[in-house]
Amino acid sequence: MTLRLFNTLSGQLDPLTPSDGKTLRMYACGPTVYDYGHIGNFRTFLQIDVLRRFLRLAGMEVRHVMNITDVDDKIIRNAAAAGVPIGAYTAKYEQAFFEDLEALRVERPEQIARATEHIPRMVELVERLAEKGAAYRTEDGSWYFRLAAFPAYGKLSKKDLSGMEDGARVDVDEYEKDSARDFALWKAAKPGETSWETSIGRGRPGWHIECSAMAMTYLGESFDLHAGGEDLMFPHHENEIAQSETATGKQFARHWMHVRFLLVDGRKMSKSEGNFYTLRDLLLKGYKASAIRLALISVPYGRQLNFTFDGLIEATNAIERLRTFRARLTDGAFAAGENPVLQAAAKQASVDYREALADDLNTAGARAPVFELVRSANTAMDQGQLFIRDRDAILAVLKDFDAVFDVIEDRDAEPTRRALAWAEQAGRMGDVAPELLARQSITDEQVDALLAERVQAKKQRNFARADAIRNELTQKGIVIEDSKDGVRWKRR
RNA sequence: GCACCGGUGGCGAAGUGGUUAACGCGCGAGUCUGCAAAACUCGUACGCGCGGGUUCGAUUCCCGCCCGGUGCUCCA
Repeated sequence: MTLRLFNTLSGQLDPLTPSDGKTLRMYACGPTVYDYGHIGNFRTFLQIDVLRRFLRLAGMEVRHVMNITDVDDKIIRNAAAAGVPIGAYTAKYEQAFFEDLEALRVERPEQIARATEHIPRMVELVERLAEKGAAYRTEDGSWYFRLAAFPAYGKLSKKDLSGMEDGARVDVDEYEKDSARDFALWKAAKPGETSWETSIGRGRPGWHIECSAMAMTYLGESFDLHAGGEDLMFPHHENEIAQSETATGKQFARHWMHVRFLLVDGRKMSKSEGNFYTLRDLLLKGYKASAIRLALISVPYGRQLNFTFDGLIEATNAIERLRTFRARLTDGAFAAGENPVLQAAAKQASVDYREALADDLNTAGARAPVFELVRSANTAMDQGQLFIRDRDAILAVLKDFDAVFDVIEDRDAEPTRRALAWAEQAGRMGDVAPELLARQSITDEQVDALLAERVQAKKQRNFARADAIRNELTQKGIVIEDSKDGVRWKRR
């Protein structure tokens, strides 16, 4: 099954295929580690995770490289303010970033590339450009890319630079550039700033050269796919193309994928708007990591997603339906045999699910056949018309669903526990929702003990006591389900 | 100003030139239950932003308009 993925470069749906026929080589722009990640960041990484998981479900191998920008203006500024070396400053946020990815079940790329560990490769690339006359050094020792050297500039973002004036806005530090649009490849060291002594002088890399150099290091001069947030299309990706293709004379990435922005309550998320949320903020408010994951991936990557708390609740409830359903299948006792109607339904769901994803990663469309199967299987179970082979066929569909969505298997306790531990240590306990604390106040063993007592009470038809226990548990976020197969409970 | 994306039920959202416009959440009624929960059944858009056009026929194609968002500067 081939994925047809919108290609920003061609402006149409193109099949995404590995040029070597085997392993898809992809590069995705990672974070700048100067703060905790917010949910907008994570929507992008989550959607790229959907991509790589689907490719592997479809039988493709993936070699995915992600950079970590661990040197830039903000980092230098913040580290200086905190009075620590940039390495110490970024290590904390890099670790937090990976913890957050883990909480959201985002798979680790095959290769992580830190900018500070690839300085020589960046310097080489600048030298290569200089040899071709596409890079020049200014008086202060910085290096710039000469836009005039790359006539195709603008082909990705479809910008016609000829109509654009060299703006009035000229950075005071950049007055020496040949043209206002020429961009920095290498920034000369300023006193006291972190810098590297290299053959092109003392300084530090520009942001764009970083990605070009690292992508080529791990994937070669030409590779299959480059992905990132839509905001990176211009100028970052455009600049990457210009410098890379000028240096090598080859096409840089064949396919470009851009994840659309996330809005919060219909507005772009920003600290000044007061609608800015990190993953940790949401976990402390009591939302589950799985719900956040599902909410952020259920709207296909090519569309803006309007994030709301109602959406998070919707996702929570949808996941509950799936989890309850699967528990019914795994806990129940079924007779041998099969129901041809369900066999056909499972097969159809599996096909429809994959086809939706293969169509430009239509996650919203892919959910539908799975939920349809849930309903028909629930109906069959109610009627005693679901058999062992049906159960197995349906569980296989759920497994495929989780291979990409990864929300049915309940792994929510750990991220919440870790967020609470972090809040404690970071002095953020005041941000923890009271309901979350109430939920944490009872252990699994205590729940089991109370439920055992309730079963006894019910047997003696002491419903007052039974209901009192249920109420007490409800207060602590425990939901009870009495079924023919026994009592099931879960945490809200 | 220029460019791009979108406007489908109470909310999110899929989709199609032509039978009953997916799916999820919510809500209402019922079945089941000691009562719940879960599950199931039924109901919940006389309609797919507005106005034209093309067509035997448009929510789906074309044009215009309105509204929302984003990009054009650091930003996932």
